[in-house]
Amino acid sequence: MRRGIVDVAGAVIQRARRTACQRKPLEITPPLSRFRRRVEGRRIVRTDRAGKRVVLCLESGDRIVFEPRMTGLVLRVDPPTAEHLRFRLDLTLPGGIEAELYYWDRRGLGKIHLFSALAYEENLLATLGPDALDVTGEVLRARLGRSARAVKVALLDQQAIAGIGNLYAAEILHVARIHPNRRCERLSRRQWEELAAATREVLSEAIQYEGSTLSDGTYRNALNQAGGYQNRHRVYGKAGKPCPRCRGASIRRIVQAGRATFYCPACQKA
DNA sequence: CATATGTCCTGAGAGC
DNA sequence: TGCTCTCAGGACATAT
Repeated sequence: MRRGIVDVAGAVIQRARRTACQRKPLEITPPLSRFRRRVEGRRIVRTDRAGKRVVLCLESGDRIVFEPRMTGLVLRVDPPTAEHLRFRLDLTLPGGIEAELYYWDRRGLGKIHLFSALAYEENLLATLGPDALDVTGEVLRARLGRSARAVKVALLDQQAIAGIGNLYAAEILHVARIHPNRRCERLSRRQWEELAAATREVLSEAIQYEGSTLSDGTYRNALNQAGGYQNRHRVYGKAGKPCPRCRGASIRRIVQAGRATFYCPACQKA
């Protein structure tokens, strides 16, 4: 999603506003009046990503952090309906072109934060592990190797490794041929290496395909276009279908930590 | 301390 | 059709 908004780098924020809210207002910290005083008139010098969050770095050192969780979107186009929680930044791009950046959230689970440079380091970055796209087997093993948790659950721990979501954890474990219920402490050095390689492979491919738009249609890219990676899922949402790799069993669905996991009982050994 | 679970919210789809 | 139930790219507070 961040790739779709790189062009707002260099833009000056003219105005921040929260539009149409029905029941619960969109959570913005600090409250909107103070938020506005700190961002209006400021220039965005860089767009960034911190795990699953989208970050606008301001010239002042402040950081606007969008935390979409499952249901929020950061958009360069007008949200498709006027309902739901919405937030908008009016921008002037380099060259004097007027533009907008929107945040739109159908279930209202997401949040927007404004951090000072220091608070960004201490209150956000300090809570996130190394980015999943960069991990090595050694890093994974160092951070999770002594945990008793199921490896699938551990992969979702953003403090351990930042950036892996529920469906990607399932896809990664299938590529690495590791059972989701395997305890971290029981993985071999070699399996950590395979897990790291699978993580990089799955996530970079998913980014290339602009993510996964599931049947509820929630996820879209910054131009409000559906992703394509859902067509390449190996196991996620495939319960009962034959394993695309071994064809020796059908994909099974289990629940771990309250969340669905899919795996092949034949080629992901416990 | 580490790990497990409930909760926030809306809407789509399945099943009766 | 109309109802109820379940579940959804997450993260965090609270309990054990």
